Amino acid sequence: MILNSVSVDCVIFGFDKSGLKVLLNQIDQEALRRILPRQASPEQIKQIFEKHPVLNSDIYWSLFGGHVPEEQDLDEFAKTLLYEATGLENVYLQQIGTFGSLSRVPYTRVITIGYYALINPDYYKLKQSTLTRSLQWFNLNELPRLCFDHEEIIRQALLKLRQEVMYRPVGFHLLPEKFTLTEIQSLYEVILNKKMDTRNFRKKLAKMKLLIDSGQKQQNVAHRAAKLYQFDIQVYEKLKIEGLNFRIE
Amino acid sequence: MILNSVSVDCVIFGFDKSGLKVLLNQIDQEALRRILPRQASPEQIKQIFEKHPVLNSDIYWSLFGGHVPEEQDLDEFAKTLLYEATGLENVYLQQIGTFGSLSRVPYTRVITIGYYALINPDYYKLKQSTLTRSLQWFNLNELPRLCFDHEEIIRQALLKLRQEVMYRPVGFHLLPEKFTLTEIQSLYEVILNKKMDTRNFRKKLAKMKLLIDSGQKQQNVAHRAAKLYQFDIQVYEKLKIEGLNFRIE
DNA sequence: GCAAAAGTGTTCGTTTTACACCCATGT
DNA sequence: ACATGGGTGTAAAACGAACACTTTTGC
Repeated sequence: MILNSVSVDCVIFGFDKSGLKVLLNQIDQEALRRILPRQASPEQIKQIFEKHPVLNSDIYWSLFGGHVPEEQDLDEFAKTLLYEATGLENVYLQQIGTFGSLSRVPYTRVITIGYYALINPDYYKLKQSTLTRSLQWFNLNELPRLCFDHEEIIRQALLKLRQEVMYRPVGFHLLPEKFTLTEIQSLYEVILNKKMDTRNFRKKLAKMKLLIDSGQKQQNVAHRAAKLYQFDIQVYEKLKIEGLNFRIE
Repeated sequence: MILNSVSVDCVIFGFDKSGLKVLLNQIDQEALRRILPRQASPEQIKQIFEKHPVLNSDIYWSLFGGHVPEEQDLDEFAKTLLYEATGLENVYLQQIGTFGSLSRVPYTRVITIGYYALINPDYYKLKQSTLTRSLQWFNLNELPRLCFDHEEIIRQALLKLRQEVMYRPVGFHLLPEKFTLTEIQSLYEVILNKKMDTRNFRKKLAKMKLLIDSGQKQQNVAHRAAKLYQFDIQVYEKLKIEGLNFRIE
C-alpha cells in the first residue's frame, strides 16, 4: 500500500568545473499517467493535459520522486528513491521542507517532502534506473521545463544548501575523494554565487584543520600541478556537530 | 475530507522572565480516541492502550495538531490550527520539518509536518479553544508526559529556533511591543542557553540599528527604570532577508 | 541609605580585508 | 619561451572578549 497523498521528491546536486548541476529525469506522457491519480478517469486525464500545456510538450523533466509506501520510514524511502535513481548508497541526504499548496499538482492533492542529495562526481557514472527513461545533468542556470512545482523545490533546495554550506562542512560531499584547494574555492563560489579572495579563503581553510595533504598532485595538467587534499573524517565529524566557527562568505 | 495519513503539529513558544515555554494541550482518553484511526476496532484500540502506557495515565499532553483537510493549503492549515488553539492571527510561524518514522504513532501511519510559532506575551490571555479541554504553558525544562513523538518535535523546534535566532531577527516576536534591552538579552540567553556580556551584547544591538527608543520607561519597578525600545519594521524586514551580518553568540 | 537592576568605555588580541608577484608544468 | 593556473605574506581596519563602576528608583 502506498500513501496516495504523500510523496517524496529528491533534488540531486552534482558539481564539476562547469558548475552546480541537478540530475533530472525525463518523463514521457505514459510515465506521467502513472504519476497522476489512479482514480482519475480518462476524461479527467484528458482535461488535466489540456489545462497544463507542459504536459503536452514532448520533453519535460522531473525530480526523482514517488509516493511513500505505508510500511516504510520517510527517510528510508528517500534513500530508496535515491538508490533507484542513481545506484548510490550512503549519499548525503537532507530534508528541505514540505510543499503542501493545494494547486501544486493538478487535480489531485499530493503533499511532497523535498530532500536534497549531494553526489560526489567520482560516481557520476550512474546506473540507468529501470524506472526512468533517461537521466541527465542540468546546469542550475539552464534548467529545462519541469513538471509541477519542481522548479520551486529546486530553488528551495539551493537556498537550503547555501545555508548549510556556510555553517557546516557539507560541501565536501560534492567533491571527489581527493581535490585541490582551487576546486573547493570554486565550489563555494558557485554555491554562494560570490567571488572570493584565494589567499584569504585558504587561510580560513587552514585554520579549520579539516584538510590533510594527500602527498599527491594533479597529473597531466598544462600548468603547475596542484596538491591534492583529502578531508580528515575526525575533524569533519567534529565540525559537523559544532558548525564552522567562522562563516565562509 | 481529511488526509488520514498527514497531520500538522504546532509547537507554540512563549517567553517571560521565567524562561522559554511551550503551550500544550491536555488530552483525555476520549480526545485521544478521536485522534486514533477511525478504522480501528474497539479491540485494536484496547491493544493500543495496553501497549502504550502513557495513554493510560490520567494526565498527558500534546502539541496542537490535526489532520490536514484535503481542500486546504498546508501552511494555511497550520495557521488555522494556531488560530483555533490560541485565537491569534498573524503569528510568526515556521516549518520545522517532517516526521515520518513508521512507529511515531501507534498502530496507524501518520506523517506529521511540524511547525513552530512565536507568541508575543502581550497576547498570553488566550481564548480557550472549544477543541481542547485545557491549555497550559510549560517551561521547556519541565515538560510533562507527551504523547507520540511530541517531545522529539519540541526538541527539533528548539534546535531550529536556535539556528534561526542567531542569524535572523526573529526572536523579537517573542517580546511585547515595547521591551527593555535586558529582556532581549535574557531572551537570547534562554534560547541559546548561554550567559552573555551585557556591554558587548548592547554594542552588537546598537550596530544593527534595529531598535528605536520609544521614549518611555518602565513603570513601578523597584529599581532604576529601564528604557523601552521598539523595533524598526523597515530595518527588521531588511535584516530578515539579509540575515544578521554578525552572529549573536 | 540600601537593595536591585540600568547603563556605560577601554584595552588587547584576533580576525578580516585588500592587495601583487613568483613558481611549476606542458606545449 | 610562453601560457596557464598554483601558491604565498603583510599591513591596516574591524571586531570580539574581558572587565568594574556609577546611576536611578522604590522601599
